[in-house]
Amino acid sequence: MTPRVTEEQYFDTHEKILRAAEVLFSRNGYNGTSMNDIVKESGVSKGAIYSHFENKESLYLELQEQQTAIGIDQLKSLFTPKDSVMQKLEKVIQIQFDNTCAVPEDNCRMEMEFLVTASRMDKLREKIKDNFEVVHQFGVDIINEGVKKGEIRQDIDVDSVVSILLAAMNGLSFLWLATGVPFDLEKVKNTFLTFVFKGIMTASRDIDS
Amino acid sequence: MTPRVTEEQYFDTHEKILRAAEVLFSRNGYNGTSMNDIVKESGVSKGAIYSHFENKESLYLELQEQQTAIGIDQLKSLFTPKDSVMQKLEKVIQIQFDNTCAVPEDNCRMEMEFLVTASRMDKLREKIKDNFEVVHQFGVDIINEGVKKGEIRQDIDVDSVVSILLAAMNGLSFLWLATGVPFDLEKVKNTFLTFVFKGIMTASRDIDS
Amino acid sequence: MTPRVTEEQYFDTHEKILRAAEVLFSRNGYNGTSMNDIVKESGVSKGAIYSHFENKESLYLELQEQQTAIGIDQLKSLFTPKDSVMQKLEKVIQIQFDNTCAVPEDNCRMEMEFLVTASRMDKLREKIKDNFEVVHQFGVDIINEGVKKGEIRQDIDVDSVVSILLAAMNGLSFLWLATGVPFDLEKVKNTFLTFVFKGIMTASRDIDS
Amino acid sequence: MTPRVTEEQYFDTHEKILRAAEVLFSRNGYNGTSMNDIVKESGVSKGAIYSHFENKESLYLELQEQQTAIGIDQLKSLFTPKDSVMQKLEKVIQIQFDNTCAVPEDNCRMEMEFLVTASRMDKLREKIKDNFEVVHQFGVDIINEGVKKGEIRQDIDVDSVVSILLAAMNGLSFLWLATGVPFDLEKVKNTFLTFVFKGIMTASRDIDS
DNA sequence: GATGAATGAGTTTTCATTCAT
DNA sequence: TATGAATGAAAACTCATTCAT
Repeated sequence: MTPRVTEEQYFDTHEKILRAAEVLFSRNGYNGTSMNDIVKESGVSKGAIYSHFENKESLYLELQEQQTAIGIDQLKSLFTPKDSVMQKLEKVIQIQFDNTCAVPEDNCRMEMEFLVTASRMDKLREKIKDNFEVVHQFGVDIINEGVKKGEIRQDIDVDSVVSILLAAMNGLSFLWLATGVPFDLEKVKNTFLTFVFKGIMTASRDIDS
Repeated sequence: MTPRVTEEQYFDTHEKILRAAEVLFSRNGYNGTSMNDIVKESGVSKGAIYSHFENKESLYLELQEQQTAIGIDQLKSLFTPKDSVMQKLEKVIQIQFDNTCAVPEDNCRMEMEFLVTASRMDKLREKIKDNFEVVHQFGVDIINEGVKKGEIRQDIDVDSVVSILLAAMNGLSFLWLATGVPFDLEKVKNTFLTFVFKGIMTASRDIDS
Repeated sequence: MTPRVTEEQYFDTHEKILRAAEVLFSRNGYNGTSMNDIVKESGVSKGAIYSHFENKESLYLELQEQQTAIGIDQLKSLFTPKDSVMQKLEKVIQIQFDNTCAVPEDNCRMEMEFLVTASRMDKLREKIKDNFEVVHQFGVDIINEGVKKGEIRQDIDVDSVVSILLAAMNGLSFLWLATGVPFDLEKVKNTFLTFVFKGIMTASRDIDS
Repeated sequence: MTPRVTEEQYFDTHEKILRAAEVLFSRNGYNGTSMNDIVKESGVSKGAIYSHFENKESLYLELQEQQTAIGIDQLKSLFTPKDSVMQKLEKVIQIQFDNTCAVPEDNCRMEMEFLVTASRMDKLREKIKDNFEVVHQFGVDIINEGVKKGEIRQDIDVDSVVSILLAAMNGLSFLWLATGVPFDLEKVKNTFLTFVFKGIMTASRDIDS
């Protein structure tokens, strides 16, 4: 009964709002972005925004869900069946660096903004926690596979390893955001891989031989 | 003419304000803390606060400077002349874990809050950057010493190593804050040391022998 | 051309809207009821509502007219030719108590809501005034009949008597609504009748003897 | 420490707000009065209003408390020890008519506004109920005194009598407000007295003879 | 200098009404 | 004619900052 056109329009407006919100929230943060700003940026009226989203927080949360879904999809389609554990780790690290740091002006800001805001917004923290658990488990599976295949040492605590890897990668984006100081991506990534695969102490020098 | 007491009083009031601000900013963040909140928590009148601090931002920045100074002092008094590079690294990591994670409810919140806010406050970002450079250099000196002494591999980029170490440690606090999920501190610290000293791949198994 | 069904449909929709409006206005008042509420409660689309009624106020006024008409009809069919003045008065009072107080949760709310709103809505006040004049005249006729027949004392101002009777009956509903305190209907009605019959009826002179 | 002047100023502002609120609420009702209206009418800034009153409802409730207190005081100082029950009743009725009807434009509007709003505001209804109970008891005491002294018939339910009297008096104001039709105050009051004295007074039995 | 009342621009949110489809 | 998405003025409320006392 309702014509197709209307549905499409509805979706368009919905997306317009989300895209404007994304730009503004990632640039100015949750508190630094007013609904009026979103009205201006999106070109959608205030009333329309409030008929699409219950309130500012809901809008923010839906945006986060959208981004999270994209991130999870990306992870899931990352590996080919032939990948070794080493290759998998490398790919994950590679994509993390690509995603959140390669064009830092835009990319990691939004993700960091969500993490940052999570500490002050209960519902968001819950979502972030859930997402984090998925990602964590994803990491754990890789590491466990590595342990089983003998590629990774058995004397480490797998959970901690994954936590540290995630922390390091997120921490890099975070520090970049906090200090405004970019790092040499290529160098850091390589060093990061060295860390993971060899540690940094010379005692392990003979590995490569 | 001006009695000593008055100076002391001035200092006392100044401190009262800063302590109240610390409690509130770390608990509720910069935006979540109003000047009225600080008036109530400190017991100091609004006028007095504004004669001690130009505005909310100044107060926030001074608090950050104070905390930074304490952190730097701590770092500087951390080593004894006999410490090996390994020991130094261990101490730095230990104190980082102690400080920001041991009693996470209170401790790392303030530091994280500053980092988080830095991305939206130019003056703060500048200070955070400066502080970060000091800390970074502190790390670089240690690593360089290790490289010079042959304790650390020479084929790594020292800046990147330090960045990664700092990122990992800050990232852990950050993720704890964002997800609300605490990690097993002791396990993570040990795994972290393993990472640093050995990497996680089995090929380095023979190190210990 | 226009089939009967369409007319019926039109009437059905019209009624659906009015019934939903009745429920909501009596429960939440004019200001406390939004057009969206009526859309939800009636299941009729917003556009349809606005094609049936010019605006919210019109809808409200039409509802009031409907209710008023019902009330007047009720009054007009209340008496049989044989009723004495005393019986007429008793019937009027009885029906007033039945109507507006017997199931107060539902009944008098709508009537009170109209009265209450009348003081802020010129068009409504005009209607209420007209209706009130009809009802008032209805009362005056009864009292005059009683005066003529010698059943009612002649030294009273008939208009005032009617005003007071109406005020008392409406006032009871009104106070019930305002305080939330119900009164013992049966007792109050009997006392009310005592008031009326022993207060203004000439016969009262020797009732008790 | 805080100078007297400041306290006085505080009180002045407080009163200014309440007086402006009184004018506006009684003229336009709770919903018809915006905080901006009060800002304009009082000449007090919005911030100041919100530092004197938690929110719009609080302001409204405090105004009602103030008015109620005045009303109760008036009642309490109304009688002299020599007053007979008849005189007391007359005085109460007189003051009610004076107060709420004599200058109806201003006077009863506020009281009616409170009653009307009570049905939609829980906290107000509670206060209105409490006040009403005090007034009701005041009436009951007078009637009981009359019953004891033999001035008032013993076969009536005292609570109901008081309810009806209060309902009638409030109902008159209410209908005046709802219809905009004023009644002849002097006539209505006299008729009302006739009602009361010849209706419920035992002496009425032979008054007319 | 200290006090805290006052300021007012700015925030989120609501809702009667319109109009393209 | 029906639909419901869109509009935007207006509402309640906040809060950093100022300034008379």
